[in-house]
Amino acid sequence: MDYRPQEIERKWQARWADARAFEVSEDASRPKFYCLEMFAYPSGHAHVGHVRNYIIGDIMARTMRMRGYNVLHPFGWDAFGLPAENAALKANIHPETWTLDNIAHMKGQLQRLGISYAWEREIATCLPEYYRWNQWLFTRMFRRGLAYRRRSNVNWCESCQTVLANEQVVDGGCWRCGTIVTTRELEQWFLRITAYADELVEALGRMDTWPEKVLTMQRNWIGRSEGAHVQFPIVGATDAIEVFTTRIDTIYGASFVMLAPEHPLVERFASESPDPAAFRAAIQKFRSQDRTARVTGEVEKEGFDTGRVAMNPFTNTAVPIWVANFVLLEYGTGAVMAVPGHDQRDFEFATKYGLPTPIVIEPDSGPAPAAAPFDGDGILVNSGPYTGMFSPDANRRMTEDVENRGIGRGSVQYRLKDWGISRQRYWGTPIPIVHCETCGLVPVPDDQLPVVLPKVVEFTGRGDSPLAHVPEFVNTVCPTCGKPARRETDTMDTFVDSSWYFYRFCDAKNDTMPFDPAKVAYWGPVDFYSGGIEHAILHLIYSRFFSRVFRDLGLVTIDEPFMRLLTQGMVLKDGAVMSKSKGNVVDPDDMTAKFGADALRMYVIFVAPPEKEVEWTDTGLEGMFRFLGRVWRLVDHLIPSLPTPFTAPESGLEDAERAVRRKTHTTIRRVTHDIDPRMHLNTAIAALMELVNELYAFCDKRGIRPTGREDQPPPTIDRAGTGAVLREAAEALVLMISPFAPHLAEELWERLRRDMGSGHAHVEPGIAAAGWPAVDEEAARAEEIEVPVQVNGKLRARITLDAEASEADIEASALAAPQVKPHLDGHDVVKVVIANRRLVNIVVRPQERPRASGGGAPRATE
RNA sequence: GCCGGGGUGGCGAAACUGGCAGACGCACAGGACUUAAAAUCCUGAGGGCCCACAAGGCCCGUGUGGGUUCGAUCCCCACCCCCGGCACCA
Repeated sequence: MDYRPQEIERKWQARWADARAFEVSEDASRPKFYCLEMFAYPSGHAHVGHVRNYIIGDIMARTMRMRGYNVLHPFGWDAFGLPAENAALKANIHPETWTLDNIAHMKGQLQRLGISYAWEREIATCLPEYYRWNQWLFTRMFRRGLAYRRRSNVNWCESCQTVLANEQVVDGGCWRCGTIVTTRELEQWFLRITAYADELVEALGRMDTWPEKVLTMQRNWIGRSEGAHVQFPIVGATDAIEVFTTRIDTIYGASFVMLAPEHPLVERFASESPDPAAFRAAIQKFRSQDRTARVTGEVEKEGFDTGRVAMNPFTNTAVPIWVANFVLLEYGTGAVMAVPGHDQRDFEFATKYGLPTPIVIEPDSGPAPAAAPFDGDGILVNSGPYTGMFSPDANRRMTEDVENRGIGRGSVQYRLKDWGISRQRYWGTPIPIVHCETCGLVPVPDDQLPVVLPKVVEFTGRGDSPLAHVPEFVNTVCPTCGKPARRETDTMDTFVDSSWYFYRFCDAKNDTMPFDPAKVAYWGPVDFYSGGIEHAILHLIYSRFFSRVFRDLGLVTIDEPFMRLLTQGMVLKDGAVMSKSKGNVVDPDDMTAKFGADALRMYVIFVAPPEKEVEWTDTGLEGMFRFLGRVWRLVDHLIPSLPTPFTAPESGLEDAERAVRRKTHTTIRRVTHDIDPRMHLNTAIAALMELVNELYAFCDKRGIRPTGREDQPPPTIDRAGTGAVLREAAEALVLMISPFAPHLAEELWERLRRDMGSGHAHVEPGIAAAGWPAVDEEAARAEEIEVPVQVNGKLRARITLDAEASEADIEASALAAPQVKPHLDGHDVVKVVIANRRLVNIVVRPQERPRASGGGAPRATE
């Protein structure tokens, strides 16, 4: 019959479902492989950009299953979040209904693509069975001081009416809607990720199976910098200003000190000043400047002289104390020693206000031009006893000296801030805290978890939490003292949900713990994780943090949750990322209806390496459909003519037949290696195409025409050897293509095996049990080698030799090749390089005048 | 500015450890089959030049310029451009 993907795909999807083919349990007798794609936000419809990721993961999962691994390949839904609430607001649908409907639709889409998920482990984070464990974990973090509440300036998105974590602010805008982020001061819950900052950045150095790009992004985000805290005593007071600097070697050039406008000393200086009102008015200007603008440097550098002075502890001279709008309270100590001679910002500031600019570092090349500050490492000048030292050495020595003098210490600062998780929204995990007037903040005890979201809520779109307007939810009693108390009404950032779901998959139905540590010990860590680069910081740093929290709670024994990470490239249409608003989405169901899921799967993989972006083209998909038709016709049409079963003939194969075997086995080697470890899925498909092309060419030469037409008889194969090598090739092809095109492969496999006689009438569960084909090294070995011959690096000939030819044979043939000779005339052969028997390069130079040449050419091989 | 990744035919790409640049596919062109078309199968193709044609041959070619090497898409130096991250972070 013709290749009719829709029929085949329906058939096999039903069969896999009936057989529960992809369910797994722990099995100590087999190596495990945990294959995971980032779970999905149930936005409604998956487009081909989304599903490319699932296809990549499925190819890995199916391959590893065939290679004998016990493969965990689960899927679930990141089901809390704002769009559900917006839908409720707009269309008057309850967020839960909206979410569960979307999940049902998207699950169908994935099943129609034949993704081999262990659906019995499916999770949805919006269900109490899941989010109660967020709450369970939160109470433990609270008791350990890893979850805390404080009043702080937070990022606020006016459009989403909620707080954003620092990680969720992209280019000053909301990561979701792009609205410019403003600041608000609110009581907020934070998770103390900074407690793990050092560990999180340090481990990056060992994560060589992660893309360099992601490691860099995380390093930049954590922003570790080493330096020192140094105290500058305040003149006329008993205390000191503590500054943080990474360049203590420049301290002899510190000609003034700058404070953040919010620094506590500023208010004190104001009250101690002759005209406090004027002082405060001047400072107020800086404080009222938009914070985001201040942080991104969009506002002009400005300062205010407090009139006070401090002592530079190295020069022992008095330096003025200024307030500067670009100094940030949150970073370091909120106070900076200004070194205008060796820092661009300080230089601009000093120039503007006429402050002195001493030079204390010179580049190796001598004094630098004064037009711009020299901010590199160099030799110290005008620096007392440190004069003549090199910057890094001076840094070390001066840090030791401030420690010995008791006026400072070496210190490490991070850009990373604690993670604000409070959200004033309904559709999220309620924070399990009770506010009691007597007992303070009381975590909800385990036996009262989960704190369930009330179903009936009014959605106003206002900035306060909808939960605050549900008295039945808010009013409770204190778990400790029993007096009336109020529940916390903030919900958690949904990134909490996604920070540990990969552990939940190991034991998805557990109702006494987040997971059984023994099960996570078996499955963990995730061996292969793939998802979008947009999560390089957010999700992937939070998960690394949570994993360490679980470790410190004694629930897991590993630090890093994800071994190998693949950041898959997005699918573009008309040069833009697919999105509903742009109207350029391609629905996988539409493509499947036309060309089948298998063609879609193979096309999105073949078009580029997995980590690269791809541009969607309809013609490319059609091309892949043609290829699958070619595979179908070749195998299906040959089946009746193939001997059963295949036995490798001891002898009697003709050259062309041996060549087919060689191609079959070199292809197995290539495809195997391309999938894992190389992860070059596109070239694996290319190798399969080459095999198919060669099989067609072989058949063509033998007069075997696999037309696939039912009105024509199957071809006659008159040589046993021909039939045997074709069967072997067909079986290997079908097995190797099965991770990519599983439906087609299962169908062809069943047909190949149905005619195998008794005992093979109906093989279950098909391909998975067949295993991955093995390379027969003997069959793969080349009988002849073709060696390119270069003269002075230019290709001049190809010579064909017996595979066993010695290097001497190769050299002799190369020198004798007719296309090479003309290039040797009038030249002396300087040497002959034979590179690993794969290439010859004859190095020649023009002959010196007459000089009779004696003896052979010198020869060098390597 | 700092950090990371890239730049290869008309297009998507390949080249694994420094060894035949352009595998595989898309688009295109030609042929076979067909009354015809579609489908299918086969063939061709980096650019330029020599040659009546073909066979064959020569030169150029992986962003630019240099270097190392018998040999460089790959390593080194400088530069240009694109993408991504961080950035008044002291």
